[in-house]
Amino acid sequence: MTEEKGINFIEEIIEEHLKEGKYQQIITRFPPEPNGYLHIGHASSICLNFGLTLKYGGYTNLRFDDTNPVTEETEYVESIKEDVKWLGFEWKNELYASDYFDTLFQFAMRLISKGLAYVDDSTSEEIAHLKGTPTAAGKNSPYRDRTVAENQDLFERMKNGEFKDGTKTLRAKIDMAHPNMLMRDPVLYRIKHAHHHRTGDKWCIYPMYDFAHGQSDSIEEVTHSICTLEFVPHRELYDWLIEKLEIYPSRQYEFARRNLTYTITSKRKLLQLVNENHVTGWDDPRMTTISGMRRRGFTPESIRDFCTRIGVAKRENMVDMSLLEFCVREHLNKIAVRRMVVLDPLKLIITNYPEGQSEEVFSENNPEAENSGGTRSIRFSRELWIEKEDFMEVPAKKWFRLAPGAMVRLKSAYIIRCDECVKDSTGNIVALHCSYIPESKSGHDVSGISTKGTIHWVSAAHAEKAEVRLYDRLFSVENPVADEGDFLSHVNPRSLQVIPEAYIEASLKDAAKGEKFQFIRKGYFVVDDDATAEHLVFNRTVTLKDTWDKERKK
RNA sequence: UGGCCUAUAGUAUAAUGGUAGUACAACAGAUUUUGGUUCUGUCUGUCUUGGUUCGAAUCCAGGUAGGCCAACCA
Repeated sequence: MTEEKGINFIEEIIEEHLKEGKYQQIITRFPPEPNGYLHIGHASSICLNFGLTLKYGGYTNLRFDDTNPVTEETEYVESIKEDVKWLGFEWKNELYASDYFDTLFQFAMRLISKGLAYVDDSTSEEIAHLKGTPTAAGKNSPYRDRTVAENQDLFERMKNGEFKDGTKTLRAKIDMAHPNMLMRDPVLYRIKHAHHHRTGDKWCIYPMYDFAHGQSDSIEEVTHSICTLEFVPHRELYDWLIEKLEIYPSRQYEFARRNLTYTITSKRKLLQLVNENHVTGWDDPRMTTISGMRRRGFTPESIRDFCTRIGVAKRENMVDMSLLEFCVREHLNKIAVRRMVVLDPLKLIITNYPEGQSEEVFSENNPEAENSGGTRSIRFSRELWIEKEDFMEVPAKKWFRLAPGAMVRLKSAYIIRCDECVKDSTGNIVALHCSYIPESKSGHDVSGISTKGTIHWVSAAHAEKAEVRLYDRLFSVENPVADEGDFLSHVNPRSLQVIPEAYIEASLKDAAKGEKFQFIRKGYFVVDDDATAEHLVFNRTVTLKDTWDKERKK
């Protein structure tokens, strides 16, 4: 057996760097902008950045890229910290680009004194116009040749708040004919008389991404600054600024962002879903935000496993949602205890079982766990609830659940035979009359009968009730943003089905928020945050694989 | 009439000049007191054309296809 190395291209680069002694330790950072909640795409980046320093030695900083005060809020900072922690990672330092505003201002002054930056009085429209297009060179701004002294004075006065928003910018002086648009005298600083979530009203000029991100990396001596592919063109500017500033040479590496079928990973669009009430909030269980997935019942282990499995590369991709679901099921199968819950009830009366009598049966908590996770006691009696869908008056091919004359095992209890289905005046089936085989009790079965089907049930007299929320994918098409049309038109109208009163077995009564279960034959469920002592609420995390469903559709 | 990035089964990802492999999905079967789990098997792939080489998914060139770049967003 040869152990597959299977390292990705970034690990390859790092191993090379380590081998040649370029770095003693690896320093990465996870740099979210606090203007929204983290989603599955960020999870990928978090696992990559933190995973790398865990694997190769070193550390990872959590750095908020908070250079745009108008969109950023403390609420987002808090949620981001919670989500990273929940995913299972620890950052070395909690940092903010805004911590560096003084240094960044000095950096800008350094560039000005080197004649490599200038204050421009052009409007944004004029700047855009003079920028040219990807296929046509730009033209120099009329303010491009101001003297160093003049630029220093003007920039100082920008900082002092002497000018209105949008009236002046600081620009790098590079090359207006550069084939890379980002090198055509990029804006470094803009005026915004806005309140910042951390620096308050201290500043009225704020650095742009390109003059903050790489510099922050450098200040922190980040060795490998990992970002997504759309920043590839920025790398030239990233390197130019570091070189001209003569500061620590952090290096940027880009990988392709992960796309997942049936979801969107655009903060703007996620915000729209929230603001327009298509979902109940950022943590709506249908959202593929980290907080949404947490509330849905996904585990950090399963998300990390997913991120490992999808890997890291540089090509456009669309990862199958079924892989995420597989990872979730695989973990939950191991840890979730089994319980019986009837979602769509049909009364089943065992006519040969004495009225008013009940007895105790035992059921394993988790067949996957050691010693089956122990057993629990369940009350069995004459009247039960079963799922409507477990009975067919006219059985389909290969049907081995209940049908007139058919026998099934009641999970952990007795084998029963269906004798009669009772209908109301309009022909709806309202109950099933069955008889049980007394010597077939689970664990003491001497009946000699074997059944193909086993169904779950809850004793009517002993059942508790709970609200159950069945979630399905939020979008009904694989790629909701594929066409130019409104992605909202692809929202799945049946992404949430609420069952106000499902019958749950009594042992579920004390389930705590966040506790995870497998409802036998129905799927994995978690107690929702909305639950109270009086009113239990379960979210369906994911269904079980259903090979009968496939058979049925044939 | 620009620059940059990318191209391996349906999807994602390995193979780093030497037997194209893994996972998910799909399909078939075995086991099963969950039509779950587990196990076994099957199916499908190097974008294209040249070149270098004993040998190319890998290196080179052309083509094709997809993506990114013209916010005082990140």
